[in-house]
Amino acid sequence: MKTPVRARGKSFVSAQQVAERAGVSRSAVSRTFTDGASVSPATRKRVLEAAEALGYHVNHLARGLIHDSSNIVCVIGTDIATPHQSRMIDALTRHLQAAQKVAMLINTSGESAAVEAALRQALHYRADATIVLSGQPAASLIETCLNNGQHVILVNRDDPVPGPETVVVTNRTAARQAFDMLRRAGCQKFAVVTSTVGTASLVARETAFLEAARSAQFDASVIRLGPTAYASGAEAARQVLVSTSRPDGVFCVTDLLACGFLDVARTEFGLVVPDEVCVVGFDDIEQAGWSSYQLTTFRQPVDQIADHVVGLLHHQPAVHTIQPPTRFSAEPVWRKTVRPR
Amino acid sequence: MKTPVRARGKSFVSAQQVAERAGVSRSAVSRTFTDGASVSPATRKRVLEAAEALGYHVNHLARGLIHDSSNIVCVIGTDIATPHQSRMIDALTRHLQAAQKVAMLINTSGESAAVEAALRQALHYRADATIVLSGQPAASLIETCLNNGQHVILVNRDDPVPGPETVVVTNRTAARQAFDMLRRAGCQKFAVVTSTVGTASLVARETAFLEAARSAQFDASVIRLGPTAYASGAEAARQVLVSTSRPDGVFCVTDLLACGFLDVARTEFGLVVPDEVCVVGFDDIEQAGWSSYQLTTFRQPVDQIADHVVGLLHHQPAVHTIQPPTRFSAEPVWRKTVRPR
DNA sequence: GAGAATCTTGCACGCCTGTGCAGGACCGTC
DNA sequence: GACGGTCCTGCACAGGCGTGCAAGATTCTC
Repeated sequence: MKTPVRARGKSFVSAQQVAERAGVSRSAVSRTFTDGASVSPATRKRVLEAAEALGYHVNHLARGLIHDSSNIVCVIGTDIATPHQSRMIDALTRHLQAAQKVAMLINTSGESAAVEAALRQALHYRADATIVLSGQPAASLIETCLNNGQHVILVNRDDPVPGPETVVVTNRTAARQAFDMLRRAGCQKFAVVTSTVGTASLVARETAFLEAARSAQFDASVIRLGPTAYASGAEAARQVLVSTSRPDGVFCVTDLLACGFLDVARTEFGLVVPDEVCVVGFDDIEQAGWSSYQLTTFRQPVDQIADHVVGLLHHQPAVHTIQPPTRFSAEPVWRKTVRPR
Repeated sequence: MKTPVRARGKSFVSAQQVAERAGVSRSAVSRTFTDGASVSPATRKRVLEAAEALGYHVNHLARGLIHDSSNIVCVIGTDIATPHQSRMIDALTRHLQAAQKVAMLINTSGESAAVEAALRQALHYRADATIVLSGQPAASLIETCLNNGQHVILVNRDDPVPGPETVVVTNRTAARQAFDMLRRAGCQKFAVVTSTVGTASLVARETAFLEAARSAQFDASVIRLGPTAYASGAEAARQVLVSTSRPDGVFCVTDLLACGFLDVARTEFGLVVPDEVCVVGFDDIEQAGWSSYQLTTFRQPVDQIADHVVGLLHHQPAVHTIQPPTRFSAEPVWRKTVRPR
C-alpha cells in the first residue's frame, strides 16, 4: 500500500493528486503552473479544473528548493513599535508585496540570544536578501548574513564593510541646516538632545550639528540620556531647562525626543515655543504634525527609500566591494517650533 | 583554515559537502543536526567541525518539505504603522521568536488585488498558522486560509465561522464602563466618535456605549467619519463642537481619534479638558500617556494577548467547530481627561 | 571466548517540485 | 504516401533533507 500519510485528513494537496484526478502526468501539472512552459490548452484546462476542485497550490518550499530564489526577504528591525520604524516597515512590506516578494520580520528588540536564533532561523529559509533597518543590531549579525552569501541592504547605517549595499538619508546636511534654521531664528545658546544609543544616523546628526555650531563660533551642549524615546526627551528637558542659562535653540535628533522635550518645556516649565525656545526634530513622524506639537523637523522620504530598496533586490551586487551609499535628502518641514526668520 | 568557502558566491552549502569533508555519510550529517538521533561523539565532532568550516546550515525549506511543520507563522495586519497595531506586531514577533517560530508579515493596507496575491504567496509556504489582527481584511481571505487547512487565529474580530480560534478584548464591558465614568463625572450630553470602518471591535464599543446611555435614559449621538485616524477625530470635533448644545462626555473608540478630538477641542475651540468636556479613549497607545494628552482610556493587554496567541499554536484546534473566544479584559487607565467623581 | 545486546552507520527511499530529453502526435507540403 | 517540422507529453533525474531498515561495530554477560 503506497498511500501517503494523509490520514490526518487536512493535509495539503500535491501535484501528484491533481495529476491523477486530471488523468495526466505530474509534469503536465507542473508546467501548467510554470510561466512559459508548453502545455496544450486542453490539458491546461483539465489540470486547472482538477486543481480548483482539490484546492491545490504549488508548494513554494519545494519550488524554492530548486530555484535559487525563494522570494522571501528578511527584514530586521529594532524598536519596531516606534512611529518611524513602523512606518518604514509599512512601506517596505507594501513595496515588497507589489514586487511579489514576501517579508519575514525579525524583531531584534528582545533578548539577544533569542534574536540571534531568530535571525539564524530566517537565514535558513534561504532568503533572497536581508534588509537591516537602522538600529543597533550588532555588526556581527550582518557578518553572519554576509557569510551566508546573503544579499544585504543596510538602511541608515554606516558599516564600512565590503558586501552590503547601503541607503542613507542626508543626516549631516540636514543637521547643519537645522543649525542654520535655529541661528537665523536668533537663537544664541544651542543644545542637541540625543540618546545613549550610538546608532550611526544619530551620531552623524549630533556631530554635524556640533561642527556647524563650532564653525559659526557658537558653543553647543549635548544631552545624552537613555533610549531614543519620548521619556528621554522629557528627561533631557528637565535637566537642561532648570539652568539659568538654558538653551534657546534645541536640536533633537529624533521627533520622539522632540515631543518629550516640548511637552516638558511647556507643561513643567511654562515656556512658550517658539518664543522662548526653538526646537527642531528629525524623521517627521505623524505626531510631529499633530496640533499639540506642530514640530519643525526633517522628513525622511520613507516611501522613496522603500521603493529604492526593493528595486535593489533585482540585481545581484558585486561582492567584496565597498558600495558607496545611495543618499536620499531629508527636507525640512517648517511648522511652528522655530521662529520664522 | 577558517575562511568560509562561501566566497564563490555560488549556491549554499549542502549536507553532502559537509559529509564529504568530514569523511562520513550524509545521514551522519543529518543526524548530527537532528535532536534525539543516534550519532557517536566522535563523528558528531568531525561533522560539526566540517560544518563550521564550510558555513553550513540546514535548509529549512527542505526540512519543512518533510515535516508538516514549517515553523513559519503568517501575520496579517491592516494599518500596521498605527501605534496600536505596531505595538501588537512588536509583541507578537517577540513571542513568536521566543517560541522558535518566524513571522511572515502580510500588510493588507495596499491595493486589494496585491493583498490577495501576497496572502496567497504566504499560504504557499505552508505556514503553520495564520494570525489575523483586527482590521477589515475581507472574510474571504479568512475563508481562503481555512480552505487551505490553515490554523487560523483571529484577534479582535468577530467572525462566527467554524474553524478559527478567536481572541478578543472585553469591548462591550469597557464601553459600558466608559459611559459610567463619564456619567459619574457629571456629564449630561454624550457622544461617541468612531470611523466609517466597520471593524467588529469598533462596532461593539459603539453599540455597547449607546445601549448603556439609552438604558440610563440618556441620549447619545454618533459621529462617524473617515478612517480610524487622528484626522478623523479632529474633524469630528470640528463638526460636533460648533453646535450650541455640544456634548460634554465623549467616548472615542480609539485613542488616535481621541487625540485628534482633544487637540481640536483645545486648540480650535479653546475648551478646557476635563472641565468643559470629558474624553475617554481606547487602546492606551503610547501617546495617550504623553503630557499633552494625559488621556483616560482602556488598556489592551497587548503582551498577554500575544503570549496567549502564541501558546495557541501548540495544539491543533478542532476543525468545523465554532470556538468560543478567549476574552481579555481591557482595564481603565485613569488619567486626566475625565473629572474624578 | 562465544553469544547476546546495544550502539552506529550507510543505503535507499520519500517529500514536492522544475526541467532536459526523447519519443509520439499532428500538420503541412511535395 | 513519405517526410520534415512543430507542438505536447511523459520519463527520469535533480535539489536538500529526514528516517526506517539492516548490516557492521562495539560492548556486555556468562
